[in-house]
Amino acid sequence: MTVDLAVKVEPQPVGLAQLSSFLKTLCEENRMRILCFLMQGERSVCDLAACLGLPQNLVSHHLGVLRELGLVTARRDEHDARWVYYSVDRTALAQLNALYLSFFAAKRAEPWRLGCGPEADCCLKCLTTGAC
Amino acid sequence: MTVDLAVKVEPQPVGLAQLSSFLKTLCEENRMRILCFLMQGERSVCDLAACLGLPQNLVSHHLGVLRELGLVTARRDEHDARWVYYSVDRTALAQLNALYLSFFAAKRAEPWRLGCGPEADCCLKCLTTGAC
DNA sequence: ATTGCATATCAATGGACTTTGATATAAACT
DNA sequence: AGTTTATATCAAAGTCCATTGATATGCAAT
Repeated sequence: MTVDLAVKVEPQPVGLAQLSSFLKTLCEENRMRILCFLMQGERSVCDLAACLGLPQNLVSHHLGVLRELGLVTARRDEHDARWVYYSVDRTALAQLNALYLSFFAAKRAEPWRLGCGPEADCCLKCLTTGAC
Repeated sequence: MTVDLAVKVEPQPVGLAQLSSFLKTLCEENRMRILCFLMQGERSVCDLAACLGLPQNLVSHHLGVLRELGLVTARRDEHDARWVYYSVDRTALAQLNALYLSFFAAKRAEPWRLGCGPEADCCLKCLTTGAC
């Protein structure tokens, strides 16, 4: 009797750390609100701060986090160099979504069989001792 | 000259808190690894702990977090009531993905115009003072 | 020159959460 | 009955991160 070890091998480890970093950034509510605004168009820091009711330095901080992950880009005003306009990088966003779906797309969860325990064909003891 | 206030209204506030909670749960690497296993089939706690190289109580904790959000469900073994099998709730997963895409689908980021600043047709001062 | 504005940075605080170790519970085995 | 096994819970420790306040920089306006 051969034991199927495939189910014991960790699935989808590639890109896991990267996706985790992205989700850690996306899950923050203020960053989500910022992103929702930026999806509609370019916005300056102080404008976002005013719209969101947040202090300027906090918005600047969150924008820095978003920019570090490449999700947003910054552009300086041509006529008044004090203003910086942020916008979403749509290519990065599309790549992020592809990575997200490669992990969490519902179709990945296919009909399964039990991989361990008394009800299963093979259990932990099978694999460690070779018994069963 | 009429001022378009639409861009000043916060977009997509509905479901934001819920999606934030989901993403806060998903972004944890060990929970991601657990979910990847559960996408392949039902798994017991100790089996997951062995496969992931994590202490049993830690896996139990993460499974509890995932269950609180309705992302996984638990089932007790019929013949040996000590074993509990966890699996992903595919309906909940599909709903989560729909919510995710309603926020972050790249197509939501359409070509934009500048909403504020010296380069824009209207700026913060326009809206506060009515000037410009 | 001086004042005001937009943005970024820094240190400190506070809270939330992961991890660990110990323990509890409940069931199966000998 | 006593021992092992599977799971859950609890408290403590440590870590990470959002938030705040103060400050620095650089530019524009008067």
